[in-house]
This record gives sequence, structure tokens and C-alpha cells, in this order.
Amino acid sequence: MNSTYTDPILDWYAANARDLPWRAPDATPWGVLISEIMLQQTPVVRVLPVWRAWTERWPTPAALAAEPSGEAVRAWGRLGYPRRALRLHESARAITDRHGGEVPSSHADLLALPGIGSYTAAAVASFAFRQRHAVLDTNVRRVLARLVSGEEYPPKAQTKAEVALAEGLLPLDPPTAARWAVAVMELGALVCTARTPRCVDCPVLAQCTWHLKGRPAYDGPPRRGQTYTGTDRQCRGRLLAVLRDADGPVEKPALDVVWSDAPQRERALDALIADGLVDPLDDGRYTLPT
DNA sequence: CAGACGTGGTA
DNA sequence: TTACCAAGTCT
Repeated sequence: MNSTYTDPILDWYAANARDLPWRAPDATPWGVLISEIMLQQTPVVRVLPVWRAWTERWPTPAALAAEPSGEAVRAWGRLGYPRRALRLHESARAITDRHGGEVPSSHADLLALPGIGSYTAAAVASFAFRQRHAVLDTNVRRVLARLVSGEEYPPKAQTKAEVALAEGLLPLDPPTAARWAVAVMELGALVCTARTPRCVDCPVLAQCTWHLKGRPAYDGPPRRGQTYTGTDRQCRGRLLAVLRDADGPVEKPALDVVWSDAPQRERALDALIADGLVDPLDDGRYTLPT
């Protein structure tokens, strides 16, 4: 489906793509999968060093599967949302047990793995296996909202109309569709950014509905909310950091000192245990899962 | 389906 | 300084 956007954006990508290691010719599907999980809600610059450490230490799913899940949580460092590390570890075991150690290439098989949703399944199938899928992440949703819909931001929740639009724009040839998918995403990441878009550098400015309308300001409901300080999330982060930074099991008082609100602290610790991020020992100490 | 789930950089 | 934002998923 030849769109007026396709060629300019593909050309722009050829000239401006970042040189990211998970895009290198020698990157494996496993490396791509790791990058996609790490990049969920996390900026590229923070992912880079952790991705290198992971792929060097665990070059295959089987290598990670052979370790206790706590090692994945520890090596996750401060990327945030550590349940992702747990799920990546679970995925490594599932891939080893059920897929002969090879990352599956089908969207359905990928989707069945823990921590992999609609976006990540499409991204891995497209980036690692050069298949034709609509890869709809926050960048692409924003680009299409501006380019086609003429809105500064996409709706809060993804709509069927957005999926239909993205599929309609997809080039028919699978390898070209895969290049298109990463190219639109890159345009959103580098040019068509959320806060201050660099429209002067945009290859499709002349075809941008939002620009043609004079870049009207977003008028919908407030975009965010959600303070972080004082939340259970912050408390969980503090608790887990103690365990990550310790060599072995820690005594309870070592956890108590990082959060003064005792009821909240106990609740957060219980939740971490329920999530499988922390193991309580019989002797009263706590540790990352072994 | 709205809210939970980490962390750090930037305007 | 506060608030938003960064390649989402799960319940």
C-alpha cells in the first residue's frame, strides 16, 4: 500500500537511524527480545549498558534459564519495573523447555510468553524475523495521530481505529514492512517527540495534518497524574535495592531502615514476596530468589 | 478498564 | 520544584 508517507520516512531512516546494538546485523532474536523488554517504559540510554551486560552474560535463553531468577533481578539493576526481569527469566525457561531454545518467530507464540504483549510480540516478529506486523508503540501512535489525525497526542487507550490505520499503512512486502515499522518508531523517538517536536527536521512535514492545521494544542483530558514520592512503588524500590546490593540474605532490620512507615513497608514487602521478587528464609532473613 | 508497577532526566 | 515523559503488560 503506497502511502505518501512511506518513501520519505524510509529514506529519512536510512540516513538518520541510530546505531543501536540490537539493530546490528549480528544481533540475535534473543538479543532483540531482551532489548524490547528492557525498553518498555525505559529510555535507550539507560538500557544500553544493561543490555550489553545481559547479552554477554546470557547469550542464549538457555544460559539465562540455567540461573536462579534472582540473578536476573539483580542484573536488572535500576532499570525499574523489576517484574520484567522475572518475566524475561520465565520466558527464557519457556523458550528452553517448549521451543528448543530458539526464540519463537510467530506472533502467537511470542504473545504466549510472560511479559510479552501485543506490542512486543509484533516488535520481535518484525525486527528479529522481518515479518509484516503493525508495530504500534507510543512513538508510532503519536506520529500517526499528528500525521494523519491532526491531533497532537493519541487517545489515552489504544483504539481499533489506530490499529486499522497502522495496518493500512504497512507496505505489502514483509522486509519493507519491517523497515517501515522501525523507521516510523525512530521518527517518533528522534523528531516527532512528545514535548518539543523538531518539525524542521521532519521528512513528512508537508504532509502532516497537525502541522497543516497550525499545530493546535492538545485539548483532551490531562495526560498524566501519579506522583511517585511516598507510594508503595517507591517503597518496593527501596526494599528491593537493599537486596540487590547485598551479597547474600539480609536481616530484617536492614530492610526496616530504608522505609519508616512500618505498615506500608510490611505491605510492600509482602507484595514483593507474592510477586516472586523476594524470598523469605526460615531464619527470618530475606533474599532475592535463589 | 483504570490503576499498579520503578527510575531518572528534562523543561 | 513539580510534572511529564521514556520501544508496555497485567489484573
